Amino acid sequence: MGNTHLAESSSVQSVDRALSILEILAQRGESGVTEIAADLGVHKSTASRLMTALLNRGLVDQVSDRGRYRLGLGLVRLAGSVTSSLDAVSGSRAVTKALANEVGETVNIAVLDNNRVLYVDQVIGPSMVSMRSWLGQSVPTHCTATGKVLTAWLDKPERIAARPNSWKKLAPNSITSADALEKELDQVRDRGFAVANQEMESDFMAVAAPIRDEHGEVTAALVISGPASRIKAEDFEVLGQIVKQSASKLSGNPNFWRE
Amino acid sequence: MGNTHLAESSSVQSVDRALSILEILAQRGESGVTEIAADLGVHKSTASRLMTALLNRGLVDQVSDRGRYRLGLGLVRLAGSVTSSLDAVSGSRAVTKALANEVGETVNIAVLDNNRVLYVDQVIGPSMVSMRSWLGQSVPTHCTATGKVLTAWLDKPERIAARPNSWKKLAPNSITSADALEKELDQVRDRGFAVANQEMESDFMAVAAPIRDEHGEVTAALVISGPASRIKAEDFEVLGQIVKQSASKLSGNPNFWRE
DNA sequence: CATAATGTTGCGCCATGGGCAACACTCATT
DNA sequence: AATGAGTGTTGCCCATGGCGCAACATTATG
Repeated sequence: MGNTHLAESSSVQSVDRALSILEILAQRGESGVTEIAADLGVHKSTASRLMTALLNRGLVDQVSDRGRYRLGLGLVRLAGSVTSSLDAVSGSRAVTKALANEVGETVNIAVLDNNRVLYVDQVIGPSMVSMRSWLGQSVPTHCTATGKVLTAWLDKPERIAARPNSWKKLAPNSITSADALEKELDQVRDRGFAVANQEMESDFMAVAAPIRDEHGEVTAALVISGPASRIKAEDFEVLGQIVKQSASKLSGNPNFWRE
Repeated sequence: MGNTHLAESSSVQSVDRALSILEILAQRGESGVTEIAADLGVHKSTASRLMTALLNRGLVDQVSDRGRYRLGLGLVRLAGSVTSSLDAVSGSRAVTKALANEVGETVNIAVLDNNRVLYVDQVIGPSMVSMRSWLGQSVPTHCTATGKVLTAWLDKPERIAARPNSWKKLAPNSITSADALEKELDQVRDRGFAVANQEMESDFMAVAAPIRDEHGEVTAALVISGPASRIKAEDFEVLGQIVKQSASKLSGNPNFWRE
């Protein structure tokens, strides 16, 4: 239930259902054909046949011969090709490594994915914190430095579309209203970088700056993050300038952008 | 050309074609509908419709409105769900971080994917080398420490199936024959860990040990790697024991496995 | 051992997805 | 500018391919 049964433009139904299966497996982690068929509103046999198609290509694995299914390694392989072709990531290693070395914290690159922030590349800093691998994880836009950077320069309607589904208070300093977020984004545009001071989870601090393409559009965000024990609020201004400078180097246009 | 047109068991053709598109895009990096249609041996319109199905789910992105396509962020999101559900990776962060800290080198977890080695999780060591992110990358089995670990304990037919497609000499010490590989694997089983001394690329050293499930089967490999300037051949024995011990902690059974 | 689950496979029928061709559009070339 | 060849997208109509049904094989559970 809760499925989006809107017939999105003109597409191929069986493919659409197969891709639905992937999303369902991503949510449940491991499922049988029957419950998936129920979710899709199709017969068991249909789900089974779609599943074998996915299985042949390695996008799903069957856990115990006859039995349940889970997402497969083929997806990891494909995802590797994605990030290597992302403009922001390609050729960014030298810069991100240098940044991680300079500030001694974890460095990530993130992009906007509808109204979520998706982490696509990561370098872990020398301090060896380190929080878990963020790759492929997505988080809301309103409580992260990356989210603010990625939305601040959007047009108003796009900004609204990028707002979170709920304004639940996730951490001590979470932003919990659209008005407060707009004010925050004003400040981000002013300063040219964004910060998050324990807004997604407590003890978690981050500073982010925009990566722009050759037209000046913000296409990705460069972010450093670490525990409150090492990143203090009074360091924000200094770190912001550092991150901003690194992000400029990654921008499509070699010239720095003035803001 | 060179397509595998074997009708793999009973699957759904349109889905199969759609997944073919993903693999084609992974190889070419960015393609138009026409050349993909030629590769699939179908009409442009068919390829276009399949593409929109993939587009609606975010598995591909169109680069410039009207125009070419590339793999999309949806794949990264899905791949994130894969690794987090992998037995070997879940709950491994504490161990891998400790290992990276102890040896000061990059730590990876890899699994066997047909006859290739696929890297699924990574922690970068404090020395900040660091080679590029290995995630989602796949390499042959015969010239890597991980490949040896992942194949050494397989049955003979499985070992043969896991052999590389070509025995091309990739680096100074590459193994270039099945016989030499079998002898090497004997040694791996003996020692309980594997090494690679500039076998894939020069200046690149690695030491790997097996991660086993509760039945004792090798399901993943834990590996440390770094440049020859820091990892010497005479360190192999010491590092091997360290990696072996960390890998034991990751194995499904809390008891250590005797070999 | 019986019962109730599961996932997989022939088999027809009808929907659906494929090919065709016309269209919209971008980019070179003259 | 105007032409041309290239692209990707969209109605249309027919038959192919995918769906539901039901029987089957297999495994869990009593």
